Amino acid sequence: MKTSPRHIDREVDKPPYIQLVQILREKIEKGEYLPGDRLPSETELCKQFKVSRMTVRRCIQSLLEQQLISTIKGSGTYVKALNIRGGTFSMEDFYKIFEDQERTKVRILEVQVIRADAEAAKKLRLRKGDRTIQIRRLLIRDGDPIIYHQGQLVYDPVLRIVEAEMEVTSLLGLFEGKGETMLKWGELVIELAVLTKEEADLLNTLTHQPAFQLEHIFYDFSDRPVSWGKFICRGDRFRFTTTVGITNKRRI
Amino acid sequence: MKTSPRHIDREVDKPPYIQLVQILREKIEKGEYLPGDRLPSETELCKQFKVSRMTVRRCIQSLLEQQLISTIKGSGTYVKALNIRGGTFSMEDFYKIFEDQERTKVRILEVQVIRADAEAAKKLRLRKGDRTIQIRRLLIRDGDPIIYHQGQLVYDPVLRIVEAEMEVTSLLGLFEGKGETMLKWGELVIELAVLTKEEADLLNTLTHQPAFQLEHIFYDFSDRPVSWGKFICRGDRFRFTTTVGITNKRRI
DNA sequence: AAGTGGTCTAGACCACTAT
DNA sequence: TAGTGGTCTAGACCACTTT
Repeated sequence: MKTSPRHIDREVDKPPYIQLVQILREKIEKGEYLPGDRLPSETELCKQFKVSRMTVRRCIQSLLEQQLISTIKGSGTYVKALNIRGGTFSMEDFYKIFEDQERTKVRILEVQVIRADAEAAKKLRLRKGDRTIQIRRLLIRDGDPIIYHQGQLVYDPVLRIVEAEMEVTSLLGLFEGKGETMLKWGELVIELAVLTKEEADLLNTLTHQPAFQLEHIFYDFSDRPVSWGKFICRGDRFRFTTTVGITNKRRI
Repeated sequence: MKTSPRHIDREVDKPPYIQLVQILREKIEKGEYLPGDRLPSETELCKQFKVSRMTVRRCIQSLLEQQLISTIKGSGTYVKALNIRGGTFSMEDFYKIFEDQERTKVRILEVQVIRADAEAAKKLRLRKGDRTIQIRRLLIRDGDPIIYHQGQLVYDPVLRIVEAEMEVTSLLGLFEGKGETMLKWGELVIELAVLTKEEADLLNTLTHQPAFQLEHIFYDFSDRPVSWGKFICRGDRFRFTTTVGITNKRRI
């Protein structure tokens, strides 16, 4: 393991505060500072590395975001101990399936106007029997169906065209986050489910197999729900991973 | 809906940069700035709100962390569109089960020294047949067993005592992240599984029921694996939730 | 009382984007 | 070329913790 640099190099094309982050990170990774230890104070770091207070504070800010340290006002800056709670599972894992469009195809099974049942009415804040647009589709990966998606949109002459088009075409709009959208926010819930016969048939597997069920509701800028649905994902094709504590991988 | 304040109040006991965050946040929430829109430049904001550049930049930094905006050097600061990829599911949801110790009990089923099989040897980087300490326990919520945990620790005279004690006592050490720990980092994987007969019996439910399986490996400061195991969680008792886009809830 | 992190100011230079 | 965000400096005052 090579020794860490002990000073800031102002010739190199890398901001001093980032160099400082790397220096301190490395010391923490190597165990030079252990969990619970106090780091040098900000004024000390200023002197040691010959940088201004703001530069030190930006470095500290970065380490805070990486969950490597915590600060106590009036006391000091301390190295954090590992804790599982900090772990987060990203939708990124889920998104990877959609990433290369070569291998992933979307097959539309059905688009139709249907009346909201009790559940749909509640989720979309409609009255039972109100019209909705239902979309059912299948995501196929290398020829295997792995996700079944069923979505319902409020039937609103104004919203319909944009919304429906965005959702129908490729599903990618929801993941990209580029350009304009009329959706303001959404709620996602991951639960476990067992496949119904219909779902199992569509996904080319057996009834009662376990599956991830990702339910989603999206709201517009009036905070009205406009879209509700669920992704049913074959359990044997998905996993969520994360790392906690002091790793060489960057997080956040 | 009440109108947002249009200026910084220096009398009130709230830092100007936080006030500025709230002002801009509210404008974005209300749709005054829509996804894709450019916010006023930093110098404009300085003039408008009579604060220094650093104060404005700290506000911008906060909005960036909240994933509400993105910046393009030389161009401007823009409101982000909703995208699912930003969504993260926190272990916090999982942790809640452990939170109030009144309702949650840990029952140790077994602690014993066993020889590593092929899988354990691989995960813990031991040789097959090396000694490990196995711990099996049950988490009981309001009288119902809901999580079965099985863990294996490397049998190391130096590590043993601390490690075993920490893990055995309450499991809470892993979640708290307070004080010192000899664990540097860990990997967590959530997958789906169906209950084996043994697991189903322990969890007081039926074979072939679906379950969340949370596998974990923890490493010490020499990056050697010291602990490996899995939590088997009754699928009907767990869910992970998150929100994406522009919400009134704070994230990160 | 001394030291710590939290906040703020008023400047400055740079690389980049838009026109 | 003018405007933008990214970086940095050298000060300052505050509330808080530690001794």
